[in-house]
Amino acid sequence: MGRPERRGVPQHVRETRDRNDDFVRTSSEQHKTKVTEYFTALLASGDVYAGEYEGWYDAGQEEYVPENKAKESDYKSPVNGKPLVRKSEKNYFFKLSAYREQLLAHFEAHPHFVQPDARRNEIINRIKEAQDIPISRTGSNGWGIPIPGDEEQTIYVWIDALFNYLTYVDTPARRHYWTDNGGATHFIAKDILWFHAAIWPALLFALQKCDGYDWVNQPKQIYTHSYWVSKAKLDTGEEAVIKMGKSTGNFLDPETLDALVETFGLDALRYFLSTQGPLGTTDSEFSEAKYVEVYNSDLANTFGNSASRVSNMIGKYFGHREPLMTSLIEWEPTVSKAEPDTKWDLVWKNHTQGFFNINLYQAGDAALDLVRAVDAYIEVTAPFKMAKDMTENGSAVQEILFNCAEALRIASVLLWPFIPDACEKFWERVGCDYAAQMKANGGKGKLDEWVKWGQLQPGTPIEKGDALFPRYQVQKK
RNA sequence: CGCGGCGUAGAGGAGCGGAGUCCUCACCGGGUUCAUGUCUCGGAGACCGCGGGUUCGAAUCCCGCCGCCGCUACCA
Repeated sequence: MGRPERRGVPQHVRETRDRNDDFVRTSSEQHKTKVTEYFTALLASGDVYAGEYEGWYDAGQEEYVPENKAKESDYKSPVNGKPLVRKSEKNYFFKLSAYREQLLAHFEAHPHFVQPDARRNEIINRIKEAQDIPISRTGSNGWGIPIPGDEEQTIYVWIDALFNYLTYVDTPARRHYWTDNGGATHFIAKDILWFHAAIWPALLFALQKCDGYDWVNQPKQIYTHSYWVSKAKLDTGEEAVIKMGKSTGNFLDPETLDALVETFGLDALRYFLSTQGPLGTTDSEFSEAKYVEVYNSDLANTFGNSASRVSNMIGKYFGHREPLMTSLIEWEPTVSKAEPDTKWDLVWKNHTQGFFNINLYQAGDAALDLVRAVDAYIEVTAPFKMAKDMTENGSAVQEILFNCAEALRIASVLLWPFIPDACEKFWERVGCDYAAQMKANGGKGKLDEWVKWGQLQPGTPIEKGDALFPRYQVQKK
């Protein structure tokens, strides 16, 4: 779902490179027309049927209270304390229970359908006991989409919202967006998992059976993330780390984001949000102290500094040209102290696996491991010492610095998704043009080619340039 | 109450049956000077939530307990 316009989005964040092709407004005619079509089909197939909903009704709030909440509050209104009444009314239901087997079979056949695994287990267990769900409401005061043939009842907003994934791609020209590449990937927050991982797939199965909808397939994956949390003052006066929200006052507002971008750059924001974010099942804390820490250690001290020291040496010893290679070096950077034999393979494995599993921290850290290996390599080989006698050691220094520059080039390819601005700046300095290559190739990069060893051209001018990520000095008190 | 998940150095993570657990950050001490107070080596710091069990061997498997979190369905 996208917003029709990016109001309230901070200036700098507007400059990110994320793009969208269209926005879905659930109030649009196209959406309404399509949802009405889907429901007409589902009514005909019997998967949506008229029934009777009975439950505990809170007259003051004009809403039903779920059984467990009713019990918790001793069958009184949680709001005004008046007793709840047993009430029933006409309602349309979706035959979710009929799809248990098919859903479970789908989960079985597609182990990565819902991720992470903890969420998958959660959903599988709930599906086993899934009941039919009421999907219509009354008294919506004219908004919402009416059940076809029964204007009194409107489709429950969440059900109608799920269909937004389909309503704008459901044209002959666009259907491939839904079906290509093994299906769509839904990237959602943990609170709406049930809707996306059980109800939505079941609705799709139901729709697929209907005439003219055999093109409808299941999403490829539903990935569930958690929340950003931060410190907030509770009503009780205590401080706690809780989910960000406007009402709790611990919201990360546009001004703060703008200020961060102003100070650290857009790459830093990208890097922080992607590698430190609440992917997986635990929430992540957003704090400025952590932001600075991550910026300094990963971007300034590691990638930025390493790029700087290598290009500086090349400048000093070889007049800013990539040293000529005298021999082909098979240098495999050492990645970890603990496993001195594990090298590039491990970096590559961790990087690709990280992206595959949506563990972006792992993917990014793998690239940094390569950078750390460059630093360690410089320490061991000490080209700055050898350079004191260039007539004796010139060719050895050449080899070493070539290796360093080449390893950094490869690291930059891996880091590109996280810090594109800095990487492109770096490529300009060392004479690469991957951004242009990608553009020429229809927006697709060639990762496995670009990471192959030995692509820097000897003799290429190397520019030192400004610090890619100037270290941020924390104010001392 | 039900279902599910989690609990590993000060913080965040990895390891999920076998070599003195490991990684990043923070902390302490040494080295280095090509580099952005950088890099590098060393150190301190964990009864791997608690108690049992299985095993030649458990952070890892099983049982119980404690603590935290998620879901439990009606307007996004």
